[in-house]
Amino acid sequence: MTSSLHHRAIENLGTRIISGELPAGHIMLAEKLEDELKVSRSVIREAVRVLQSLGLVETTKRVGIRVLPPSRWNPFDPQVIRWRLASKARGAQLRSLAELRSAVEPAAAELAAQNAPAPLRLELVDVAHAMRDAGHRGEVPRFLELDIQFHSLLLSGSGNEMFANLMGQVAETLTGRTVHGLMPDHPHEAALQWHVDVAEAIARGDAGAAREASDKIMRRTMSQMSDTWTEQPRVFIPVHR
Amino acid sequence: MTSSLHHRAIENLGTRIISGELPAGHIMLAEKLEDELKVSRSVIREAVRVLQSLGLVETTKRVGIRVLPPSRWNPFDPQVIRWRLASKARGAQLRSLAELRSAVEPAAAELAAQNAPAPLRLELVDVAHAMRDAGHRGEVPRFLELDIQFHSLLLSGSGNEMFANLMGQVAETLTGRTVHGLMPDHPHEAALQWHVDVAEAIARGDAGAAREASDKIMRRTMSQMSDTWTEQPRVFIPVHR
DNA sequence: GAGTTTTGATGTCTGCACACATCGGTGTCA
DNA sequence: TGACACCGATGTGTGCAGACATCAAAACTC
Repeated sequence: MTSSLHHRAIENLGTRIISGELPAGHIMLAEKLEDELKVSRSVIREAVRVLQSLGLVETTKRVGIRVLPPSRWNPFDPQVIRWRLASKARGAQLRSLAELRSAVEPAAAELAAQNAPAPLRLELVDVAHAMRDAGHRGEVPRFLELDIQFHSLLLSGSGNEMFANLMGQVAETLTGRTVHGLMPDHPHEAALQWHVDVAEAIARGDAGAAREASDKIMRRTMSQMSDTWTEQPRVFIPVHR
Repeated sequence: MTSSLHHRAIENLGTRIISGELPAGHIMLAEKLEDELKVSRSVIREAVRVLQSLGLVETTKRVGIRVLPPSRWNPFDPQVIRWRLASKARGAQLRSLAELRSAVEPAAAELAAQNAPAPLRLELVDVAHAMRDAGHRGEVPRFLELDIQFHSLLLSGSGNEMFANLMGQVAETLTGRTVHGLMPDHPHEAALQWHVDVAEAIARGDAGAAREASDKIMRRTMSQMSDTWTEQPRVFIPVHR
């Protein structure tokens, strides 16, 4: 039911708010939205409720539906992330995700070395080896697939559901990286070995080594991507008091 | 507007789903919910839409409203976190948050040292010094307040909106820690100094030192709390989707 | 077993009554 | 005359009730 009227209304408004077409402070009236989107009140109302729970709008009696500033948006919501990735803020969103990833993955590796179930450890080693092979052969699509699987397994193996939940966003950054031609046909040899190091350290339960190898991967990834988004402005969310 | 019928319905159902009272696979009918909560269909429908966007339920024609398993919940949503903190899974939720925090804060410190605006750096130093004073004097409530402010400023100063968004959850873990008597009257002397070290490193733009000092704080916090949740079962979210 | 019909739940639409924040007019007082 | 508090009018979201549309599971037919 991904194209119900209600869903399309959410998509329409969410996209327009996050793109900046509907700026913070802009006020919409439910009735106007009805004829603009050619749907009934109930559809609009349900859509507005969802956008409200995402922090994109707030409703006030006698005023209308007010668009909220980006600082109020829930930056972890998958829909918000998707809309930002489709907007001019795509670069900033990718940077945020990459920073989050580079903070989380070494911690996930450490936890996975302590907690991951045995079958997952074995699969991780297999995937790391397959990655190295695919990398040597220059099989780019196959490598991307394995790369996503590797990092998904790693996050899943941490046993932290918040880390695991980042799988989807990580996949997005990895595919985004290859789509934008930031990946050479033959991945860096050392990086391939670091993936194997992470997997083997987890397999033998060496948390320190797992973290260290993962950290190397992340630092290399960050330095590789950093020059593509240096011009992105940073937003500092005020600390409420 | 926090006690609209629609909001209360969300709260009621969200709490019951996350507490496990309404288990995964349980099927609810909109009509039944109307009688049960004594509200009209539109209220139920709007509430269900929001719960749907949080991944708590899905609707299927001819079947009803199905409760989804925890692996489908959005673990980063503030409401979901709040409901989990109020459930039997409180311990597991606190551990997840602490792990996330200990991964993110050192990275945030590193970024803050590179990007934070000057006034924020100064404020951070002030707060760190005030924290040390309050700690020495054994002013527990004052210390907690400053502690929350310190870590909020740190996350905000990173210039990463996802990091900044964790301020609220961090405050929750810190207050939870003191409420549960896990904080001594006089905080560890070294920990107090590490906070000052983080602030001063950020103030002078020394990213490496900022990360290192922050990492020390996080490692000590984790080792301090780890024995309180060793019995919490870990959940491994399958990578397939 | 494959194809068809029935059924029952959500999806969508509409008209109405109500709650309540804002605005503007009115009256009071200095 | 001007400043201020009050209060009612107005407009908008909120909640309700009922109808019909849609569509997929389930029952039925062959």
